[in-house]
Amino acid sequence: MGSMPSEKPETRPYHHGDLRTALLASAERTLREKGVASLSLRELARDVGVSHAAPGRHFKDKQALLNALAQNGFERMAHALEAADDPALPLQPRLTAFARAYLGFAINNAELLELMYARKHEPDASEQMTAALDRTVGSLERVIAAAQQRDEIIAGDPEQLTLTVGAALHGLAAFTANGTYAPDAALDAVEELIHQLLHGLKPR
Amino acid sequence: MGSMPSEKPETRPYHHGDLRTALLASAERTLREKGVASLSLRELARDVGVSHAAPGRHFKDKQALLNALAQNGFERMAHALEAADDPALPLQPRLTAFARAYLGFAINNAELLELMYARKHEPDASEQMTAALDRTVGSLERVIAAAQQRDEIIAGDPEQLTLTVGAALHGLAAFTANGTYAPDAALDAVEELIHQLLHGLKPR
DNA sequence: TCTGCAATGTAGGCGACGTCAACAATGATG
DNA sequence: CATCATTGTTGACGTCGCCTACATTGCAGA
Repeated sequence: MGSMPSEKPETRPYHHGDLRTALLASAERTLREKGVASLSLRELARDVGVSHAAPGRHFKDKQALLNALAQNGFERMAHALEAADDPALPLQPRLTAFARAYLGFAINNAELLELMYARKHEPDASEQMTAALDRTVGSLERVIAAAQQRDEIIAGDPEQLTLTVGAALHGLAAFTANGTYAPDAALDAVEELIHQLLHGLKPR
Repeated sequence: MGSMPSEKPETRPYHHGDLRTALLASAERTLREKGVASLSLRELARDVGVSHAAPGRHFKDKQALLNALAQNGFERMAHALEAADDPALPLQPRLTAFARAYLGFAINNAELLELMYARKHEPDASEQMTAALDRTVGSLERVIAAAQQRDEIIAGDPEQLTLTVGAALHGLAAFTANGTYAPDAALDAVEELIHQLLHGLKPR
């Protein structure tokens, strides 16, 4: 970096530069620390150092900002799940790793997850949102389908199988995110849960 | 309509009579119809026909009213689950009936369910709340324990088994409540889900 | 290079909200 | 019948989301 002429950090330029990104970052921080209930556009503007109406230039209304947060969350989650999936593994460890990744995301982003699954965007659904969602369930469906081809899992509608596994995972994540279950306890329970899903609860 | 002596619907007595109950009833109606986001104490007061500060006499703040709604919801849910459980049935139909009852409640009370599981009451947790919650998971745990005694289910920590089944049920309910899954589709999938839970996903 | 326009930020105001304090009506208890 | 806790009313305060009018800036075409 050469010699920046006249670097006065206090004298903000009239234009922020990347206000939209700054708002999203600050919003996610507040979301994590104080919850969605105490997240106001005006306070956000204060935190970032702009006027109370500035956010309106980048987000039509508050819901639009929340949608952007959710969207962002879905993308990060999809990425985390894909990164955690190792197609070389046999079914059980592969599923366990997948489950741990999902649960880990849920634990580290409890408030965000709530936002992601809030059915607020019925009107337009923002297509990008559902696309990102499909991408995550697609990840799981791929694991299931691969296992079916290897005869590691019973035949049948892959969608129904995905639903069963997905519901169990999401349920555990929800219990953890809402405080019913402690994070460590949930992580401890994952392996056993997967085992029970695969082998069933009835005696053989 | 007969001759009610001096029925002036406009002349309300100064005291409402049972404002607390009326507020809760109106609140639940609004909750169901317009969602928790558009539920304000002032509008509630207007609907019931009292001044904007009157609700404050019965609920310390808005959260207290929401807690009361959630509490009420838990009690109704616990009752519904207990009513739907027939201990005489063998495991599979018994679990299926239980699952249908839970799913039915979730479908008919989607917004309320969200309130019930919102981790907002961390401070005091209102003990009654957790008591009602314990009652519902107790219902399921009883089904599991009974099945174990009849050798219809594998041995092992009943709590872990309850977690697996409970997570699957709650996950499905959550998918339905937040619009990911259509109610009818979910109800159709219940039987198969229970079957897969009991028999496992691995080929035998 | 200059100019004009779209993008971006500011200032102020509107109505609604939750909450509080001060006051008024009521009805139960002695 | 008097007293007083309960319950409802009124008015106010600060915050919020959102809107409009205006200010500043950067960029594109002359």
